[in-house]
Amino acid sequence: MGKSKISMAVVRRLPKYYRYLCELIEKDIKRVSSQELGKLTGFTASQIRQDLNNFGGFGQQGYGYNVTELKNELGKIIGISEIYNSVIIGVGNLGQAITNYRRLGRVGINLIGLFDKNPKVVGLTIGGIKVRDTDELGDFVRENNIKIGIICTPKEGSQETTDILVENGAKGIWNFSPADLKVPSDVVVENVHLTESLFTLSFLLNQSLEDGQ
Amino acid sequence: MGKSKISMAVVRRLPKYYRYLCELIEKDIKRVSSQELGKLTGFTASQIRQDLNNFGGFGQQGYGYNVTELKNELGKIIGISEIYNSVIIGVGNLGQAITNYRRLGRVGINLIGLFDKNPKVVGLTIGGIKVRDTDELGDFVRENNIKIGIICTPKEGSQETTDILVENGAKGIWNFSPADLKVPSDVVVENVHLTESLFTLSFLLNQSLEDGQ
DNA sequence: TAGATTGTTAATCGATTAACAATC
DNA sequence: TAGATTGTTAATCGATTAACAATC
Repeated sequence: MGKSKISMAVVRRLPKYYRYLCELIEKDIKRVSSQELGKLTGFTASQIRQDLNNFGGFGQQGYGYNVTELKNELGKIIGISEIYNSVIIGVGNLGQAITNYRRLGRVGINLIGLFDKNPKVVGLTIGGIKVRDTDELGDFVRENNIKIGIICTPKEGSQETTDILVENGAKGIWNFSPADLKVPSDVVVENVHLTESLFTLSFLLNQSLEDGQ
Repeated sequence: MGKSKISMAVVRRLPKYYRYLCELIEKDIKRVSSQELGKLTGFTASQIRQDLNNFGGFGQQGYGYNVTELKNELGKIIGISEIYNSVIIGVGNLGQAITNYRRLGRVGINLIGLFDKNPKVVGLTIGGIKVRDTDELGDFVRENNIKIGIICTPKEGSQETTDILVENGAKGIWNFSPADLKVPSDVVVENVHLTESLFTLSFLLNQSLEDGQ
C-alpha cells in the first residue's frame, strides 16, 4: 500500500529523530515527551507529534514516548535493518572514502562491488574489495542482486552509469555526481551535491558578513 | 543591508540555476526563458521568475534572460568569486577526500590547514598540506584569518572544535560530522549529514519497493 | 507592429503551529 | 484523582502556482 504519501519535509526529519533517540538510549533515558524531543531537535512539539502520527500513535497521553520503542518503530519505518547489496562506481577520492566509511555496513549497505573505468585502478583492492572495470557493471548488478548504486564519478557518464544500474535491477541511487539523474518512477535517487552545498554555505556566509558590517 | 530575508527554499535552488547556466554557456547558448530553464531544472517557470526577482530584474520582456549575464549575476549573489581561507579538521577518509577534491579551489575555498589529533597522521603531508595537531587549531585560525572550518571529525568533539573555530574568527562551518552544531547568530553552518542522507534513501527505497509489489 | 516573455500581484496549495478534547 | 501529554482538528503562515498587464 504505502498510500500514505508522506511529504519529503517529514521524511527528512525522520533520520534526525532517530539520531536523537539513539543518543537518549545511550544516556539511558527511558521516556521523552514531544516537547523534550523538540528542544533537542529544534522542531516544535506540535510538529513532532504531527510527524510521528503519520505512521501511528506511538505515544501515550500523560507519559510521552517510550524511547526504545519509538526508536525501534522509527527504525522499522526508515528500514534501518534492511540490507541491500550495493556497488560504488568511481573510486576516486570520494569513492574510496565512502568505501572505507565503516558506518556503511551499519546502515543497510552491503558493499560488494567497486567499479572504475580508469585502467590504473582496475584490479586494485580497496577496503578488501576488488575494483572491476565499469564494462562489467551491468552483468555484476544483475548477477548479484544489486539494489543500490553509489555514483562517485564525474558528471560525465553518470547518466549512462545510472541507466546501466537501473536496467539491471538497481532500485536506489545514492548520487554524488553533480548531475540530475533521470530514472523510472520505481527507482529512487538521493543526491549529495557537495558543490551545491558549498555554494549554499558561500551565499549564507556572504549574506552574514554583509549584514554584520 | 541584506534585509531581504531570502527563504532557504530559494537559497537552495540558486546553485542549481547556476549549474544549468554554466552548462548552457558550455553549449554556447546565449539566451534562455524561464520556461526553458524550468524544463532543465524541473522547477516551474513562475517559480524561477519569482526566485530571480528576489535579487533583481535580470530578464527582458519578450526575450528572456541573457545566459552569461544571469550566470554572472547569480555568481555575484552566491559569492562564487569570494575566496576564503579554510581548514579541515579530521583527516580520515572523508577529510582526505575533501582535501584532494580539486573543485574546492574553484568554489572559493583556499585550503591552507589540515588538523587531526591522531599522532599517527600529525606531521604527514596530504595534498601538499602539512597535518597539524588539533591543539594548534585556535592559534592557526586566528593568525591566518581562517573564515571557513570544514569539520570531518567524528561527532565526539565536533562541538568543541566548532567552538575553537568560532572563538578565533571563523564565520562559516561546513559540517560533515553527524551532530547539530551550536554557533552564534553571525556564524553559518552548512551540514552534510551523510548518514541522514542514506537513511532518507533507505526510507524512500523501502516505500518504493513496498508500493511496487 | 505582433508575439513573446518578463515582473508582479492575486489565488492556491501545503506545511507548520496552535488549541484542545481525550485519556493515560 | 489531578496533572501531563498525546492525537487530532482548526487556524495560520509561507511557499508555489496562476494570471496578466507591462513592455521589449
